[in-house]
Amino acid sequence: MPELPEVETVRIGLNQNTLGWQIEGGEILLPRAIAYPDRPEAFLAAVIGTDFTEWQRRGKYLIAKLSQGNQLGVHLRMTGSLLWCDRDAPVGKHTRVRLFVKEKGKRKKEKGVSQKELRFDDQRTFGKMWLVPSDRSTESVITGLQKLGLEPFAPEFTPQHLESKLSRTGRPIKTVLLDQETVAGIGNIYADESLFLGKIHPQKAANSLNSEQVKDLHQGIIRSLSDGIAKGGTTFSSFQNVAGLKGNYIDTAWVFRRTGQPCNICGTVISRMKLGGRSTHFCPQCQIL
DNA sequence: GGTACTACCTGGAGGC
DNA sequence: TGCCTCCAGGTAGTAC
Repeated sequence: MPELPEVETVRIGLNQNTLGWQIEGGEILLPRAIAYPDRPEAFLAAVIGTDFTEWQRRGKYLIAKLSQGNQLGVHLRMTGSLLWCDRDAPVGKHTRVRLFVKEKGKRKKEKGVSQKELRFDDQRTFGKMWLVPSDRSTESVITGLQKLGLEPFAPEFTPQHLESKLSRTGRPIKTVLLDQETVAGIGNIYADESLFLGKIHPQKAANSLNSEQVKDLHQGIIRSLSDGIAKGGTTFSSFQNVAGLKGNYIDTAWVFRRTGQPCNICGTVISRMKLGGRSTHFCPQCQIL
């Protein structure tokens, strides 16, 4: 379940590996993985001959700046991963898109030239890729970017900003945190972790939090996301970084997927409930309704 | 406009 | 062992 820390881990890996490599070909094994343009052939035609100049992140979206002004957008959704691998590595049954690359300025047949590949794997096929032409704005093609709230690590994301957002709705706070308009990049794992760190019950109405609770929640969001990035993200079933390695955050999770285990603070058994159609994990003693 | 619900999708777990 | 059902969850679309 790639959320902000997992996507950030992938972004760092991509910037370390792919810059200066030129796309010389590709293969689209699942056409619906390409959200734009409509025709996979048009997607490949637009990326071939360009090279990666920078990878950026916005919420859970990855955006590669390509030479010649185009951009490549990727959303991993639930089970997607971008792998930097040798071209002769066995293709898995969940491989959806392959981009063949070569070191810029080197011919394929030169001795010592590596044959690498950027591979998009996705078990549940929810992940998407977009090609943003140089004459289009990013938001007009990747429409999901239009509604994103502030980045949690942006200086503008203050407790006051969060309080302003929360005061507008009486929905449960957990549901509001999952809404990408509130703050970009939080998913089910870090929503639960942030609420635990903020000592707030997931069912509490968003507009019922006082300023002190909002401040605690703000700190909880920053801390849980920072810890997640420091540990290379969270791995349950499928997340892996560009090198194919798993993240370690889950080893230190406070509540997520710890139903029935004792709370690390008070020893009360961690509970689980459904909220907004999502599994929600919390400590009934530490988190106040 | 705000909110809740559903579809999309595949593989693992559990029940029979 | 094999079949069936349920569950997981981010986003977009739809209904109220």
